[in-house]
Amino acid sequence: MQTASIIEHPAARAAITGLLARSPRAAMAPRNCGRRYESGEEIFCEGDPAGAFYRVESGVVRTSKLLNDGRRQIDAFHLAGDIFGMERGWAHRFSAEAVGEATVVAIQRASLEDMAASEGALAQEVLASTMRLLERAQDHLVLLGRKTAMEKIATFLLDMAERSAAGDTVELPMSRSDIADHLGLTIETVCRTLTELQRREAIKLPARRRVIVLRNKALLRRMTM
Amino acid sequence: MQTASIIEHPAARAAITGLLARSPRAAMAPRNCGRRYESGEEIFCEGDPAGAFYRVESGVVRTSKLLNDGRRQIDAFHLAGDIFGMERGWAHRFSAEAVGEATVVAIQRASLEDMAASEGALAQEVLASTMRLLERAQDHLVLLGRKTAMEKIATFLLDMAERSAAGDTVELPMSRSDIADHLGLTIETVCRTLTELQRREAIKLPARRRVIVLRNKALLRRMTM
DNA sequence: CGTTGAGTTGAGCCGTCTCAATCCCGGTGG
DNA sequence: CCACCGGGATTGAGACGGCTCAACTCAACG
Repeated sequence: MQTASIIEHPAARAAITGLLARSPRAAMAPRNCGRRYESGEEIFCEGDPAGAFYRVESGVVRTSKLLNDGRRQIDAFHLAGDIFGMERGWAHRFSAEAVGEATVVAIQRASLEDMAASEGALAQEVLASTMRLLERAQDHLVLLGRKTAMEKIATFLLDMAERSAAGDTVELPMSRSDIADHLGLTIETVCRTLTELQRREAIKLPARRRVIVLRNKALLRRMTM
Repeated sequence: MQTASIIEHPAARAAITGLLARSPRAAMAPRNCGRRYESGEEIFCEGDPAGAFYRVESGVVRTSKLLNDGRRQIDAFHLAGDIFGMERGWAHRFSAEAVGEATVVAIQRASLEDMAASEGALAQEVLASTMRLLERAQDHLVLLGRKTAMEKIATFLLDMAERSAAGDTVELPMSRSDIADHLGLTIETVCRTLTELQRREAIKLPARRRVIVLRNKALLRRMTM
């Protein structure tokens, strides 16, 4: 979590304010008014005009893309503090929905040019968070292209544990179906693999279905490749 | 190819010059002196200090990551004009090698902060090309996570045709093994799928093994999903 | 409690992988 | 110009990981 987020950084705050003041849409974007989204509610949809980007205040957001026949790939889960929905062009290339209840602030965007040309601090933050998204996407490419179901699940669990940093008890806010579509698997394979991990005593699956206890992180880590 | 590359853009040139002038390493980075790499030669390696990023002048470069047991995922192929090797941290997270002979210019990097804080034009170009990499990575996530071998190959062929823009004859500079490691398949599956596409008269595989003729782009497009 | 939909488990199938044999382009030397 | 090689490319046969379809369980909620 060495994440310096755009909004938190004091210099960036000033920069954003400056940027917004210059933007014609500035009036529409009062700061600090995070909108609350219901579970499953759409934040934006593939193809929507990308007039803003977003920051997760609380809860989790998924960005995903649908193939014509309904196959879905979840690009990423965004946790509190994460930025998502930035675009090079003027349309969103993915859809975004709340996973469980979530609060999200919209940041009206000027053009990329304005962003980059504005105060260094903002440009730096935007660039850094774009690069972080890229890093995550690249790691995920390796997972999707070359890892087995077991390796995918192990990687995912450790990653979630690290990001939500709640000790060894991971609260998974998303459904099995979300996990499957993120890891390029089916629901059934996700279940079976979790069960198998429990059998191997790497994790524990309590009755509460969205909670997983990591029992043997070292073992899990060896499984991620 | 609506690619405005860092180096070509006149304003960016000035900005880079400015940036480099400020950088202690500036002397080491005479502009326009692209180094030539042999086929397969390593440009940088996973873990190397990331003191520079790169632009492909001619030829093709692959960036890839290796798992302990030898499984490989090729993140992307970079064609003439493409930028690669930019990092948020100070180490390269992937390896880069020339695919066939390639010429590459190194651009000594200052810190991200300097980059972003410098002339708007550079910041804008760096941000834009990072976002283009991100877009490509995201599209590739969908391919790796949810597409069949046939859909992967069809997508790949159309993408290469579009990027190298040589009409219907695609010169593939990379080996079957490279293609396989890019698409999350094996060499054999790549071969079989190409053969099947030829049987369906979507493509033609001439005797020259690194050339593929696209015979029915509409059909291919329908196959990409 | 009764209902409901997510989650789990089972059985069989299929797409892709593995292992192995063969092909043939592209280069070399005669 | 031709014969010969080496290594990438292709093809085949069988194995297997993950998928599909279907039944069942059970936590959550009214």
